[in-house]
Amino acid sequence: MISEKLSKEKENAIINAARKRFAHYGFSKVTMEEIAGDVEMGKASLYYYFPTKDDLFRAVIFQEQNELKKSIELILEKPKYASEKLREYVEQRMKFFRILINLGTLSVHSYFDTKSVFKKLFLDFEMVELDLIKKIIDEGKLKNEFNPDLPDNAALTFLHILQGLRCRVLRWTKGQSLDDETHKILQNEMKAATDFFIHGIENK
Amino acid sequence: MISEKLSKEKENAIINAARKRFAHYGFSKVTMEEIAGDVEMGKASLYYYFPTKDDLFRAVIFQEQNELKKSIELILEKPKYASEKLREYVEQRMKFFRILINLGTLSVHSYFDTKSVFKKLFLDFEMVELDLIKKIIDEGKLKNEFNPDLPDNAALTFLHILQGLRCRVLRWTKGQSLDDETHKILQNEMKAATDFFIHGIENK
DNA sequence: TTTCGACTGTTCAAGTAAAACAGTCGAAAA
DNA sequence: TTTTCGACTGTTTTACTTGAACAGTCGAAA
Repeated sequence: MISEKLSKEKENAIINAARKRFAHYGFSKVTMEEIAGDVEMGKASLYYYFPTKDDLFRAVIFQEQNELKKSIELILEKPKYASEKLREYVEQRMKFFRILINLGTLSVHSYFDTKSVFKKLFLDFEMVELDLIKKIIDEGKLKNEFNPDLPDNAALTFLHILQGLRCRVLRWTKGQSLDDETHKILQNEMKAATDFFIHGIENK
Repeated sequence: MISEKLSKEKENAIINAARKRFAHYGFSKVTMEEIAGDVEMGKASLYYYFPTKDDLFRAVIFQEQNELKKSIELILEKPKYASEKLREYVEQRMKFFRILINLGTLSVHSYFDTKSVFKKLFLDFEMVELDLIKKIIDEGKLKNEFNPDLPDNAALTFLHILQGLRCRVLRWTKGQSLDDETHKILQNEMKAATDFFIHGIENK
């Protein structure tokens, strides 16, 4: 209780060490002993802060997700066209998911299938993303910039298109991290899809 | 030489037997002996018609692809709105790929990764599909129905969106065939995406 | 409150042996 | 000449075993 701040700091140090390792080697290839070594602790001490390896991993993902959320909320506050905001959102999202891919979480052959524990984390975040997209579209409607036929469906469909494009590209990678070239291709595809989507909901 | 017709007939019988087996159990779980048994032949006889198991599988896929191509070309000839043709194309394409998924070819955990032999087959067919979509869009342009900003990019982006949506849904299935409910969901998503795309390229 | 050495039960990876398989060949039937 | 197939071979897959590595526990100590 005395050193609540210090405790939080150590927790963060562990999360950061874990993120670096996970990002490089993936969940299964990292041991708790290695992470403990990085923060100069005994392995058992890690279990004082995180009851399981899964929990530590979840904390890493959660941190990353929150950072994306914050960066998008920042975009929302800017005085820009809604269409411009949508484009910036897509860009931010790509950067973020590149990290997640390196975290070995989104790869096709990843833990996703077996460890459904992590599924919930991503499903929850999908709701957060959906909300952010809806806000951008609603703003566009208010400004008479957008006029979608099906406002409710628009956000969901758009999110699924983005998810799909990423998924499709990941199929080609052999479970390893995305190389620069593939990332560029994906970037262009997402931009093109965003353009078509914006054209589709624009007020005419 | 005398019985060329009979020979073709037997070849087809083999392909049909193979398709049934592959569709049910997937490429790796089917043996040449089983297929031979279905057409009441010895295993060695199969090798008279198809030099390898891969070749037989390719023949099955090729037949399916050709059937889709024909059915889409039929749509193209009808006197309908280009937008309607695009919607029908998406529908036909879904039916077709459901068969391919059952063939165990498109599943995430499929032979796709290891056997790059099959990759070419699908890459080639992507070109065929691209061509068909381009034809529909061009027709729409001629009729002043469509007016896309980037005509060349439109077809490719649209195809990739469709591929992506399918890929995204397949991620949830455990490598098994798509159940009816999931298929319905995918169908609705594709329809929604098609609507947005059509709106995006419509002449305003 | 926080740390950790020493421990446990489980999971995973490397190795192995046997079975199943794709593909061959030469002889025989049509 | 065209088509069939039994008997064969070398390779791949699978089922099983074993030792090591691992996640997670606990009680003592700082």
